[in-house]
Amino acid sequence: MRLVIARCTVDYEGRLTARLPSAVRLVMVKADGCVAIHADGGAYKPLNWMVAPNILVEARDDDGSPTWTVSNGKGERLVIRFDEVLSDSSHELGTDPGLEKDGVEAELQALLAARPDVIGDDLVLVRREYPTDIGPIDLLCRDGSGATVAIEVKRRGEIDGVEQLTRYIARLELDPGLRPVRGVFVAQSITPQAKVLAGDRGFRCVEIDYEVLKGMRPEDLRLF
Amino acid sequence: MRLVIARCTVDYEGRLTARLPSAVRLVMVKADGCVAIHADGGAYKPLNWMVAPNILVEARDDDGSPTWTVSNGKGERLVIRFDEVLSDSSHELGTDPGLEKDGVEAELQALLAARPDVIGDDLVLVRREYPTDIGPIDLLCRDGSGATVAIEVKRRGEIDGVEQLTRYIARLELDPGLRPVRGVFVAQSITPQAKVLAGDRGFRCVEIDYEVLKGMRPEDLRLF
DNA sequence: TATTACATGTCGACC
DNA sequence: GGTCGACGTGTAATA
Repeated sequence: MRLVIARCTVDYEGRLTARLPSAVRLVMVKADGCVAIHADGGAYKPLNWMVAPNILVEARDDDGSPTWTVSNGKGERLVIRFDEVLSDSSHELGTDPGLEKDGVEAELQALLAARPDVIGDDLVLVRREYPTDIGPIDLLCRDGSGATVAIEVKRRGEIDGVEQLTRYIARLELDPGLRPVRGVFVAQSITPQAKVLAGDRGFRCVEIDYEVLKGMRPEDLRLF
Repeated sequence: MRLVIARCTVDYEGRLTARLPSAVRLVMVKADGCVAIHADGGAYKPLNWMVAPNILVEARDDDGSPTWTVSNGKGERLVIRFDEVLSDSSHELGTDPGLEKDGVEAELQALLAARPDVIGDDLVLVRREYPTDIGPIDLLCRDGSGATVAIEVKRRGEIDGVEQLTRYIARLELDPGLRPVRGVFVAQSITPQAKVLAGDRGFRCVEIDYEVLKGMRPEDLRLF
């Protein structure tokens, strides 16, 4: 990883056209070739960047200033003109073992697929990721009466999720073999607005405690 | 801006739980207090981060290793344990003049406002950013028959945009002076799923070539 | 403060 | 390679 602290101007042309006036910034070049230009604030997002793969060409401007031109095969181009280099260092970092995550939506969905009864006593899973032509439904089940139940699972239940469930159900209702279709909106927590909207649409809301669900011993999990 | 190259382990607890095993990484602390941990690859996104405002506490572990605990008021906590510090430098960058952008959705909307006939021959602009109580509609027009036409403009047309248009039209239909309202979904490109949904809702889809639109000479632009 | 829509979103999964 | 949905999305504008 190469870290350059320098007064520089930057021009980007590609998905949009953007320009950075002369100022002191950090220019970061990673081992995979990606380039990022950071100001001293504004969270983790750089002011400008180029993702790998790309080609970095070092040259000198008319007046002798170093200039980097970074381009990729998709018509994007980043030009960095260095007015004054304050620091330039390189470091060998090696490959990173990577981030170990826990608690995302996928696991919540998997746990619920194994235990649909947590959502409703009489639910039996038909399949996960049931496909429709506007996208897959998280869980499709049948209840004790044989009615179809479409379930949207979110980590955080917000209005978007209710809209998504609405769209899916509208598509499913077109299939005589599935009609009628009930909707259930499941999340660790559901915002008041999402609850109101779900109520308007006739969907049941279920808030799930992820820790409790995860804590169930394997023998409690009904495999499918 | 402080830049630390170090072998470290990192734990994050907050919106999820995540852990980084010991490896050499860059730890960046910006003037506004935000912290980012970068590996030597993977575009501009750090492996872990904390956005400002937050509190950084430097301490020493049981075995003498420096440890940073970064926490904010929303129950998020990032713990960085330094096993070996290879480099530690600070730089004064000053405030950044900021990025000057061009070519985003706003310009597409402005160009179409000047040339609604590109969307439909007989369209006449009523106004841009026509207000409703759930937000402004990009373009409101009338067609040759005097019917209202609501137009949602996106750079990329996806399902969310169709939902947005649907909500706006539902509001407009409440106004007897506007009813009936037709919907048109305009974007540089529209995904197949968005086209299906727009079709279901009875909206017309129009894909626009931004470069062609921009290339029209000023005298071709009908000002409003 | 809370909600909404945008982003050079990025990223992964799947087709 | 394209499409689609999740993301610790972040971010700005707006009410």
